[in-house]
Amino acid sequence: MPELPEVETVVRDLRPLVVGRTVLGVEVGDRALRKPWDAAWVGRLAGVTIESIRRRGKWILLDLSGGARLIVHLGMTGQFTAVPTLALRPDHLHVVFTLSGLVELRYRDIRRFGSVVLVADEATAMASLDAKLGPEPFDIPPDGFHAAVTGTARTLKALLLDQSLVAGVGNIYADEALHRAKLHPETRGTQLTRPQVNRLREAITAVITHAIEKRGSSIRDYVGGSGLKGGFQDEFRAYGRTGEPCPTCGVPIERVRVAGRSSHFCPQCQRVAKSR
DNA sequence: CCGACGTCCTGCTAGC
DNA sequence: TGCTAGCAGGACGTCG
Repeated sequence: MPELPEVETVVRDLRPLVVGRTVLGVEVGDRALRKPWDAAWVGRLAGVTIESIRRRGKWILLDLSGGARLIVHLGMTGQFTAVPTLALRPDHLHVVFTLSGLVELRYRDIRRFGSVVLVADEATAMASLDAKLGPEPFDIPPDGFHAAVTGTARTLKALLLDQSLVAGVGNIYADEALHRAKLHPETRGTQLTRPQVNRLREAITAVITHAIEKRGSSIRDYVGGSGLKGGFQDEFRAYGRTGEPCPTCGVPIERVRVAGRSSHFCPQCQRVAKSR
């Protein structure tokens, strides 16, 4: 569910609620998440203080006193919220951190595609993330991006979903960026001209930035770290708007399957480049 | 090596 | 009303 803007919103919401608090206890459900929970982690977490919280791509990092790092991924349906300890507990709760100050930090995930992992230190955390993640959307190197895009025959949709090209873009913002850049999702990287690559890069940055300002998009499950919904779903130009008029030209938005994901585009504004 | 595709899991909705 | 096929904000393993 959550892409970079949603994850960023969760982190910003959680920051004032959890930073400075101490972990008094951890409860773990018996249903497995994407990555296995190590029973030794409960003891290791007891008594540590949450010093800061940040994001890299779609991954959340909690910096803990003593150096350990908690790495959280929300998958498709994950929710990471801080609530009063007395608040009713919903189902599908998998990890609950009891914090000082009568606050609970809760990881909830219906489909269990997400993960909660503890690593020993900063170096281990960053090594695992940097190994698979490209730059953040705000500092994509123009030359490197151009080389990566034009050097592959993959479709633009597959490229944007690849976290090693740019970290944090998912299905929604891939479609939205392609619409803004006026590029068809099935266009091949090798077909793009330099100006088109630049347009795509700028569209990614713009869409992600704008979506963060709107606290991300809430379609079904997504809520921020304090349980609040996002607002960018009202600004979609293509995603989920099959049959509705393109905001640019009025032609109905179409949907096709690309890279295994449903992709929404305007058949008028986003033509597939003719491969010679 | 690269690119395409299946799989993990649960819940909701459209359509019959 | 009841059932089922299909679909859903992701990541990763496997196959050709």
